[in-house]
Parts: sequence; structure tokens; C-alpha cells
Amino acid sequence: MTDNIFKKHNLRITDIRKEVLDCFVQSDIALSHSDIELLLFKEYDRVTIYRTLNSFLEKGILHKVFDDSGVAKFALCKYDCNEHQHNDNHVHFKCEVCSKVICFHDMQIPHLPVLKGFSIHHINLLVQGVCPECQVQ
Amino acid sequence: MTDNIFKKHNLRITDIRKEVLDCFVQSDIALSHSDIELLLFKEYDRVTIYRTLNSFLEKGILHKVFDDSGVAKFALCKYDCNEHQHNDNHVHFKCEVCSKVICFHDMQIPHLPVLKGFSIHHINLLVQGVCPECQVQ
DNA sequence: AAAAATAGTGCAACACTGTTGCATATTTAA
DNA sequence: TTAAATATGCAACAGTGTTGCACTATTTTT
Ligand SMILES: [Zn+2]
Ligand SMILES: [Zn+2]
Ligand SMILES: [Zn+2]
Ligand SMILES: [Zn+2]
Repeated sequence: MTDNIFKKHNLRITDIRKEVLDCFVQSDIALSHSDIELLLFKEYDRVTIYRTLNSFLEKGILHKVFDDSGVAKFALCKYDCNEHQHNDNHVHFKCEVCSKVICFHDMQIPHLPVLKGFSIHHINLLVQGVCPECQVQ
Repeated sequence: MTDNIFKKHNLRITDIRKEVLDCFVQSDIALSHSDIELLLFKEYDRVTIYRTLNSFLEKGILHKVFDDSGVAKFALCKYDCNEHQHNDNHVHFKCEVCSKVICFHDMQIPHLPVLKGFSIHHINLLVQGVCPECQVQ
């Protein structure tokens, strides 16, 4: 039950939150606001969906993924993120055929040479290519 | 003179094109449409600026950089890109303080483990942190 | 159990990014 | 210098995302 997740993160349990979280739990790809809008059973105000996504983001339930489209997508945080810290330094993949974006939660981002004068806080790696389902045999 | 660049890429030499290209030549950071709008001397229609950026993109004069803001930024292509192929597989850095985005043209993107079933065409790597100018001493 | 405090939702409005269609203007080549 | 090709400006639009405010629902306090 997703209710525990809300309790853990100090969010009130509401219909839209349950529905939106279910979308992510049942999806293996990152979802945008408009994806969510299509997936929901009940109709909710656009703004409410945005606010739901933002509160999930803030609390560490979701993380944000940017692909080359400029539209924000979201995916579940796998490793205990919270409102103080996110730990989502994994690789993302975008299929150029079906446009699906997926998390490679377990693929480490390789080390980079140290940059003189720059401090590094976060690395974002997006791989673009063709996913197994879209491969031409 | 930037005119040769236009001739090389089969673009007519116009005022806006010269001005926009100058912005990039004189800038060491990636620029967005609205950055450009502020930098231009003459006033041009927003749409014309978009079209200028898109034609430069298409011809391989500029490449597109996406940071976590979702707004497209552009930067000069360094290694002879053209309308058939871009070769801009380098690392980008975004400073979390000043928000400037810069190209690390010569930093190679490290190799990733091969992914079963996925084919990789392009890798996009954005490093976020603090640039030398924004470091607190 | 009722009242007060807190948090969430819906609506209207807005700002910004980016695109398209079409008429007009400018370049370039003949 | 004219015709063809290309570029620009304007109007309109679609999509993404935010804010303010009134209203509603949920918790907490009394
Ligand atoms: Zn996270
Ligand atoms: Zn992810
Ligand atoms: Zn390029
Ligand atoms: Zn670059």
C-alpha cells in the first residue's frame, strides 16, 4: 500500500496523490505531467497535478529527469531519498524511436577527470539510442 | 569575418545572422533564445531569432545544450559539424550559482558498460556544480 | 465533539518557450 | 535588372509551468 509512503514523508493521503503515485509504481518509464494527465482515472486540475509532482519531488518520492525535449519527466526514487537529500545519480536512457525514458538505477556514472577550479555536485547522464523493443531485427 | 561561415553552410548573409553569430563567437557560455534577445543591438522579431537559431543548428554552426531548466541553450560547434552530422559529444557544465553553462569541448565522455539490447547513438553529460568564479574562498 | 489550525484543491490568470501560416521584403543568380 | 529563392515580421496558437486566492478537507487542539 502506498499510504505508508505518504506517512513516511509527511504528506496527507489524498485521492490524487494515491492515483499519481500508482501511475509511477506501475510504470517502468519516466512520466511527464501530460503523461500523468492521461493516465489518471478521475479528472483533476492541471495545477493540482503539477503541485502533486512537485511535492513528491521535494519529499524525495520522485526525481526529475530531463531529456532533450525540455519537458520534465519524473521517476520514482529508488534509494531512500528524502526532503533533505536525493541520491539519484544514475544513468538515464532515452529511446529515439519510442521516446521512452528509463532509469538505469544501478548503472554508476563513471568518474570524470578533476576539473581545476570547478567543484562537482551532481552529474547527469542521458544516453540516447534505441531500446530493445524498438530494435530492427 | 563570419561571412565565410555562412557561405560555407549555404546560408544567406543577413543582419540578424551576423549579429547572432557574433553573440556566440564573443561568448564563452551557452546562450538561450532570451539571452540572445537581450544581446542583440537591433530589434528583431522573436520568431526570426528562433528561426535563426534553428537554421544554425541544422547547418552545424551551433549545437543544442539542455540543462536542468528545460530551456534550450546553444553553443558553437567546434569540430566541423555540418548539416549531415554533428560531433558534439562533449561534457557540459552548469554552475549552480550563476547558472552559466559551458562546453568542455575537449573532455571526452567516458565509456559506459555495454547494455544488452540497447544501441547507443549519443551520450549527453551535464555536470552541475560551482564554477571557478563562483567559488567561495 | 466542536473549533481552530493546517494543508490540499480548483479556478482564473499569467509568463514564457516554441511553432506555424502567410504576406512582405531582401538576397542572389541569371 | 529582373525572377527565383530565401528570409523576415506579424498574428495566432499550443504547450509547459507558476502564482494568488477562495474554498474544502483533514488534523490537532480545546
Ligand atoms: Zn531522489
Ligand atoms: Zn532516474
Ligand atoms: Zn555540432
Ligand atoms: Zn557544447
